[in-house]
Amino acid sequence: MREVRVRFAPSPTGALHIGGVRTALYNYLLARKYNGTMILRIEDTDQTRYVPGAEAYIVESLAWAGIKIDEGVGVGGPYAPYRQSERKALYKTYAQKLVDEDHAYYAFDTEQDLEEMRKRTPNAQYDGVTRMQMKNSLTLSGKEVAQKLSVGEKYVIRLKVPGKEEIHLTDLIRGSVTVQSSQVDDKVLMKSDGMPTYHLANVVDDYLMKISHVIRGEEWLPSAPLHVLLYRYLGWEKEMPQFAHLPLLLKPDGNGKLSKRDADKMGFPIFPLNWQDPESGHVAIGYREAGYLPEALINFLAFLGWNPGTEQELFSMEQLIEAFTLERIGKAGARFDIQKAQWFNQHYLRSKSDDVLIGYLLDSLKKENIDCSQEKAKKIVAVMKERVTFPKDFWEQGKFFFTAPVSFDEQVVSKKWNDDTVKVLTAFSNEIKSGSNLIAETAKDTLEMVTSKLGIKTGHILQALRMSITGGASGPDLMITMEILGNAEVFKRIHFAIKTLKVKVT
RNA sequence: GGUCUGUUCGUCUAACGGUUAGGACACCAGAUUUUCAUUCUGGUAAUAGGGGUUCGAUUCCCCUACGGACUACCA
Repeated sequence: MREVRVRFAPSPTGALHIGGVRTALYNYLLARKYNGTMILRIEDTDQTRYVPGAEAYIVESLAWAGIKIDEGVGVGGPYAPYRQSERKALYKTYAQKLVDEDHAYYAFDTEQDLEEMRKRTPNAQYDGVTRMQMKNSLTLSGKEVAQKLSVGEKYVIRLKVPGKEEIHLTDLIRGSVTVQSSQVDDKVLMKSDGMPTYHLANVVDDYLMKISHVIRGEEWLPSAPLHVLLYRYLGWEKEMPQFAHLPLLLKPDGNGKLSKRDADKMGFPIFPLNWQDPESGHVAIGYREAGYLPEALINFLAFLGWNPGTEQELFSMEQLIEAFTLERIGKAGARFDIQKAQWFNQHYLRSKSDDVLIGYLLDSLKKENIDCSQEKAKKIVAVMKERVTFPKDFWEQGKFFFTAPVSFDEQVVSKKWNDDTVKVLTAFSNEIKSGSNLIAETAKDTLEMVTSKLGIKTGHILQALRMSITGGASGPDLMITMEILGNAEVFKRIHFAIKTLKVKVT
């Protein structure tokens, strides 16, 4: 097998889509598995769609996800530059070579010319039959062409696709694909602004950078035959990389590929990191900011379209590298199911050390300007650990550890708040008020002592007690919660509840 | 419309001619938990349809249906 050199080649037109992260991941896994090289190339040949900040965003996203770049933008390498806009002159020489060898030609058609051509021919495309009706170096005399060129008239260079030929290519995922050349149009190779199109730049760079495998989204499959032609005419067929066209990520419901709109609608991120649209200023939430751990996202993404063939589902990056093969990538598009991502997240979150978890809580508290001792944080994390999916849950589901409730769960109030509960809670609070430092066991003993004295079942008032302390109907172990809060606070909260709720009851 | 491509539980998928069609997420039920969650146990649930080939098709071939991608001087 030849040296594995793969590239991830996004264009900096905005935030990196989550599907792009998966494409990058598969490239990376292959590179690592075979001790190859992972290259990041920026395909910024469309100056009209260039978005400042997008490149930096891509670099940061990959770094966060744990996808390391060996060569390319940001790190450099032997085939620099890795930004296509900086390689502009290169493409021109290859386009010229194609023209010289009669595999490409100049075309001077205006937008209007093209429009008219499309209108008059059904299923129109610029190809072997229509090109003879157009303004190009195939229909114009050499003199005319030279004249136009010297005057500086705008032109593009188009590939001269043969009329009747079968183009074969072998895709590592889809097997052999055959296309009739008559179905391929004379694609523009060089645009009138002097920039190459994707097709030319991609092929030239993949060749020059000695790319061994082109792993990209399925949307490129239809143009792959064109690329094969380009390799052939440039004389690089022997060095042509192997292709692997990845199945697409589909909407969670309905049909079509996953889009930002679906994500917004269903309430999950579609970008790895927060992305602020430079025009609208609107910020789209990222996986990182939503609380997804990179290892969870990676594990989740890896399984969208690939599986190891065993029943193991939990994989670290190292394990993925070990297990990954292109052969085990599926053919069908994969529906995006955020619930599975959450499950992975919960798993990876729990496997973090207590210190890390405590750090999450402390981070949240810092943002809220709340002080908290290490010991208290440790206790809270211990009791909350089994209940969280995201780092922020420690704070969001445990706010009551820091602020007393101001309102109470209405269901519990209507169902469980009655004279008995008030009786028990009053007695209980008085009991602990004077007692020594509250710990979970004594809280429990005290509560049972009070209820048995009053002849009321503990179970009946427990939810009311929780509600008076936390405001909610469910939460972590109540006795431990009270221990963390301490006598005085518990007493205060119970009395506040009795005071405010009495009005509602009677 | 044309070209390419795909189709196994609701979802991600396993089974590369012979299995009671397996696993995971989700869902449901039971147990544990004085709540909720966790955890444990169990359960519901799929080969798109029709033809072939074969002793035997989820698996190979054809047709149909339904998806998807592409069809720009965008990538």
